[in-house]
Amino acid sequence: MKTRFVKGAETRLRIIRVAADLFHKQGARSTSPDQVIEASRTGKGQFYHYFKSKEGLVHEVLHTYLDEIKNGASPVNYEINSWKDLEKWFLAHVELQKHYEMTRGCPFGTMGNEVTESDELIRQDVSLIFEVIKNKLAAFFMKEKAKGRLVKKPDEEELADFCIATIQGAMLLGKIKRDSRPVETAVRQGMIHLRRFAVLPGR
Amino acid sequence: MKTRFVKGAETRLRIIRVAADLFHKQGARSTSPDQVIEASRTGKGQFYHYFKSKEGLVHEVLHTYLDEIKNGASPVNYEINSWKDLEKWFLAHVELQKHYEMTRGCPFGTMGNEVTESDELIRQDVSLIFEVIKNKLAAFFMKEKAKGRLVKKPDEEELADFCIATIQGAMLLGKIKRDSRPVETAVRQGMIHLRRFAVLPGR
DNA sequence: GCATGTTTGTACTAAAAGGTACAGAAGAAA
DNA sequence: TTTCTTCTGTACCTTTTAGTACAAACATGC
Repeated sequence: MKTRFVKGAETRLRIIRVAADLFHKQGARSTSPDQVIEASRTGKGQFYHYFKSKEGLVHEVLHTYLDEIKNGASPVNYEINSWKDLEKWFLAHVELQKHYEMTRGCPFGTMGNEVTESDELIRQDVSLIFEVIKNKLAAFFMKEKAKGRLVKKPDEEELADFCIATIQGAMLLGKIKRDSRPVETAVRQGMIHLRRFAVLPGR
Repeated sequence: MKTRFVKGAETRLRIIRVAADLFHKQGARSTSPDQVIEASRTGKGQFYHYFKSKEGLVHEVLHTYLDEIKNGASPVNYEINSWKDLEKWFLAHVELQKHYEMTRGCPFGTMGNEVTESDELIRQDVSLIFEVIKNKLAAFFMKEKAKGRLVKKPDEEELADFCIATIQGAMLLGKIKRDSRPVETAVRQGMIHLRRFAVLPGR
């Protein structure tokens, strides 16, 4: 039956949402289970009933992010179909960061940056998120090429990696300087570079 | 006298070096004083004699990095006088990362990413490092402009921030994917973009 | 209503993090 | 040689972290 075990699923989701926010705010490493438990108004029993360990929770948070990206439930739109969409993709990151008054970086970048050699599973989770994002960006460049509106020279995956590196570096700089200007200028330069590969119509 | 209190200064420096390496490897947040003490073969007494707290040590590590950048003692050369130097600057980061088998990011970026709102002093330390690097890069663009070999349009600080964002994002991606290829492609695209602002001689 | 599985609350615990206290060795200054 | 400061080692301490144990409440199927 569909309505079975609904209460538990809600508690589980509540914990994941609260944890995701804390991880974004201060990193997974410096967030304790107790903090998540208090912020989500649950108890130890519930926490360890739904997640086998703190690492398990981190994994589930990342998996939830991945699902949201895949099914379009993310605050950022990854379905790029035009240069305008690509620009919006960049600017959505800047707006997200501004919303938190430049005190946070990218949720995925923040969590990816704190992985060590002993967090191989978590590293793979973050890596997969960036792989999916790269493919979504690369799909746009591919389509533009198919329409003869983009030069063939740089591989579409190369352009996609450039997009991701630019936004990640920009957001990191923005968080460190607590200033949106370096983010905006880096994004602007990134877009200028990308646009140059476009084949201008009637020219 | 110059040779006074030499032994202590050596111990202090040994702790800072070991700490810098551990912070680079696994982040400052997940490095405990005990780990630094053991790896530097010192004791609690020495640690808290030279540093008032763990935060104090983090501050000193960052200050040491800053000094190295300022007086050219860093493994990366920040004195850029040609496009070739700029390319070397980018590639030095890639080589550094490859040396650690793509398990680490940028030392400064790693530490900058883990700051939270309660680490304001540490945030300022990292911010200052990036500010100094930006100025060194901007100085090169400025000189090129003065010689009429660079278009005036983008502000030199804007170009410098673009350089830093590109290398930071690239290194983060490299660490997360444990792969040097995205780093190399992002750096290549970054250089292509920057070179376009150069005024070609006799053309 | 009873058996079964799910969900939640409370108490406890071992280890680690981050220090403090303080004694004593070692080096320079007088 | 004594005196002062610097340097080093050990023992101890409190709080936090990341859990475990286990009972009780609740829901569901029959």
